[in-house]
Amino acid sequence: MLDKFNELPDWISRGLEDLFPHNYSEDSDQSFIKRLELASKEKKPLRVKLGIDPTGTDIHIGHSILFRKLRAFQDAGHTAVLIIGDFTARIGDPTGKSKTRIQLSKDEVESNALNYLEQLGLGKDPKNSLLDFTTHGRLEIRRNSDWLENLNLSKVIELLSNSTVGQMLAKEDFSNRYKSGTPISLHEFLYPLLQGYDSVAINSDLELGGTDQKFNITMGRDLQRAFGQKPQFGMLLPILVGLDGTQKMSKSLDNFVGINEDSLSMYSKLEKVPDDLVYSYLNLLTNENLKGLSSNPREVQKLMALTITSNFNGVEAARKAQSNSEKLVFGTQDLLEEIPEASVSKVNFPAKAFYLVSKMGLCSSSSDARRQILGGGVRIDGEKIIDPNLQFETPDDVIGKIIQVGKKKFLRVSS
RNA sequence: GGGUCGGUGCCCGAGUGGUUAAUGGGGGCGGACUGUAAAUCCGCUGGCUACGCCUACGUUGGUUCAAAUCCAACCCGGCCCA
Repeated sequence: MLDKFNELPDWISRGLEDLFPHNYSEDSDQSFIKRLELASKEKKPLRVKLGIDPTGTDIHIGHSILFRKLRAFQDAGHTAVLIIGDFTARIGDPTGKSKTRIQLSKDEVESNALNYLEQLGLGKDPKNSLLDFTTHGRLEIRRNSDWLENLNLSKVIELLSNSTVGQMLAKEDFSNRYKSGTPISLHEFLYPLLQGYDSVAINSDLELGGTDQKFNITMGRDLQRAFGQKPQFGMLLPILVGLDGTQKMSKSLDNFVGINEDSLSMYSKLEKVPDDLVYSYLNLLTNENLKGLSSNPREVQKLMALTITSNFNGVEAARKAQSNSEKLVFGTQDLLEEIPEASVSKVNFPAKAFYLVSKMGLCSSSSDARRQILGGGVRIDGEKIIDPNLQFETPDDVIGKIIQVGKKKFLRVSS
């Protein structure tokens, strides 16, 4: 991608957006390649920090860019230090936020954290998971409440003295909010300092983060220096653009692909990302060779969707998803190899069509179902239905049939 | 703490006593088209097994036959002052 990372091995430089400091000197504090050499000479693996704030419950493929890189370091013999920001999650990272984040309770944070770890591969074979949880010495999981919970005020003041209001306001997110008059709570200023202090607490050699993390990672360097440690390197990876093609992928914008989505839903989302995203998805989320790709954009798009889907769900499931997706689009869903089934047990009969469709979970409300039917978006066994009040007297009238809303949502009714 | 302006449906934003789930835009969803898409065109966009019934314009009360629109208190935010 960028020539300036040429001297780095491909597993490091692929998809890399920035690495700092990045000099060509012989100094292992300035040149990452020298630092790597030193590590292997001393047989002392690097401590590679990646922090996650357990705020949501689902990891999406945008996050996976960072984990893939972290995994690459694990596979090269280094130690991944995964920091669960169970304390900082309760403050909320102001990065990229246009408003103050809602603070979470301790219990919410804890259950989110567990959920994250499972999605990352806790208890799974490393071959099929994002991170290697099993190989000895390759993973350390730390919770930052361990050292942040009991920070006393004098320590906090010491931390605060490392930064200035000017620095904080220079940070893009804060300055935007400040200029536009959106409130900034004082505690949000603490976030970058606490994240930086994490680096001190775990003695980090390298921190991974999205490009929006430059400020926070730099803060870690400053603090490590202040506490007499070797400052860490910072490695920035791009923020994945979401399915809408413009904004960053995020759950709240609903433009994401979750890593534990079923293969069909993952594939069908990916196969229709805007054309100009396809290359970056391939670059950041797969190991495909980017040279010699087909000149047909649709073919490349399918390759991308197939490859990513198989990364998370296995090759076979991905193939099946691809063929199913094609059948769906051409309206031949009755040829599908697998159709999700859903029980009518929650439905009370006699049932009108709109009620049935809503109760089966295909629409968000019965009013919505009514609208979808009126709008011509609902089919039963391939037949378009037009009357929302069409009545089914008994479960037997619908069991075994395929109900479809739009092109993507469908299921077979079971008892 | 004082002054002042403001809080409307997913978001932005009209409306300022009286058919009305509340103009318009964005987004989203559905339909047509297509390389699945994108662009374009059309429809929909509070809830409820519904030709009716609920709940909605920061919160709570009040004035009215009638309020998102008037009044009061409270909560939250911007700006200015301290």
